[in-house]
Amino acid sequence: MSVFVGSHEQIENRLLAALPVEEYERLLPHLEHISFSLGEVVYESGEPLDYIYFPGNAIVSLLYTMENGSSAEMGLVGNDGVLGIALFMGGDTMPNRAVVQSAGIAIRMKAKILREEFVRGGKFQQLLLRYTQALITQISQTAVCNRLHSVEQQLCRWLLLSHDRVRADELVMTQELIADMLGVRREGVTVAAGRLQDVGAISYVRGHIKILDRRKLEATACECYQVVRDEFDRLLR
Amino acid sequence: MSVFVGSHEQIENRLLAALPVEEYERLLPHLEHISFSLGEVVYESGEPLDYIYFPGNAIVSLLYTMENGSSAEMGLVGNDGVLGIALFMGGDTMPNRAVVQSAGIAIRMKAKILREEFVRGGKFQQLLLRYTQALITQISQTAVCNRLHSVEQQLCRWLLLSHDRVRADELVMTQELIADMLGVRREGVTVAAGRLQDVGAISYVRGHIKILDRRKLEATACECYQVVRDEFDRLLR
DNA sequence: CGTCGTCTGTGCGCTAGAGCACATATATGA
DNA sequence: TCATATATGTGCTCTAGCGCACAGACGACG
Repeated sequence: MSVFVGSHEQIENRLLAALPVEEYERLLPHLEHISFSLGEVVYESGEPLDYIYFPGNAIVSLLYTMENGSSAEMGLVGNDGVLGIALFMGGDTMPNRAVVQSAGIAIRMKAKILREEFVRGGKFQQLLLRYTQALITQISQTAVCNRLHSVEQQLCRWLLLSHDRVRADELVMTQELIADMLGVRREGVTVAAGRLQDVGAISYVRGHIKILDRRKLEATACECYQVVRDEFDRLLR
Repeated sequence: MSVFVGSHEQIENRLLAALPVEEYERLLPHLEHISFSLGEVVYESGEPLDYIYFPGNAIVSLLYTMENGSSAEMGLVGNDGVLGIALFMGGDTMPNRAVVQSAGIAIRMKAKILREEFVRGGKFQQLLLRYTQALITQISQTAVCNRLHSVEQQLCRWLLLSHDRVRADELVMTQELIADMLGVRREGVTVAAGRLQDVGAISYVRGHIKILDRRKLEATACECYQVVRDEFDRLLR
């Protein structure tokens, strides 16, 4: 993780962007641009955080890893969210890991400053709580989706959620890693991705996935994607 | 749903019980004892709530129902929780249903009063937010469990979570309903429950399940149960 | 330009659980 | 006490996905 100095990036976080000027200006001196690299672990299960992170074009996966090493994703955080909700929810830590799934930039803020601003109870607090509610919907839908839908449907949901959060049609991501996220075998991802490639929805080579036709993905995905998306739109405008 | 008058039940909600006297006394005039009957729908998906509910010995399931009618549970709310987090999280509604899974009493409070008290930012706010974080862990664990564990393991987890929240060794619950909660076939529950009965962990007849040996259930359950339990203990003392 | 490590493709056999079809038991109430 | 609805038991077939094994295929780097 490297620290940027100056240069007010175009790429911004939508929660911060939604703040009224007054609140934003108060926070500004405490905001710090950093960059996340692929595979970087932002926090480990049970590990307290010194900072809260507002992703720009970076995407971070919330993963739970079982005792036997198998893992599954519970949620995805991008530029419409924030990493480290435990800091304002009061628990300080979470029993999961956060792993950078797509490299990019983020903005961070000291935990202490965050808490001070949170208790003021302004728009900032409101946005953070609303985002948390949207995240709950995302996690719930993941639970339901894991139970009821096929790997191919889930792959589509996952690609769409990622595509929404990164400002590009290419995702840098091996099938092996996707399998870890979805909690399935790598071979399962290979065949599902193969089918999506056959119908021209995506194309991929060695860790580079191109989204060719979003509508085809949406057609193949289960309703879970749309539910999550609608809820984010509703809660965060 | 019927409204009680007077009679300060022994059976109480642990969040309310954890309030400092001063805050509790301020809320007291606004608390109303009610009773939930089995199968009652506390709220529908997308339906705004007039009240927030603090279950006593009642247990309420948070369910998501798909377009095709199949459903799955995302979480379980009992005397250590509260129903209607959307009211203070700011979203007003949730895209899921809440169904009474075990009849019993609860305490309710008008949404308006809740919001007024929440913005004061005292212990009440802290408790609600910490509970919400614990609920997030429960939902996350459900997601992971749905992906990685067998029906039998999940049945054990579910029985243990329910047993923790009801003050009795008997649960009134048909296998059909459990199947809906877990998002599996009824027959799957029948065989899993049959095995648990064979080893003497439980016994059941037509919708009445007796927990005979918790330790056997814990031994058969996956780690998910303990993770959720530990997190509730940690966050809510 | 060859070697090696990292991705991806494919083909097994195996199992958990779905879907379906009934058989049986137990309550409830006319 | 009998009829009926509700709950549970059991036995199929079918399929998605697992685990494993190995065969390309590409790319980075000497």
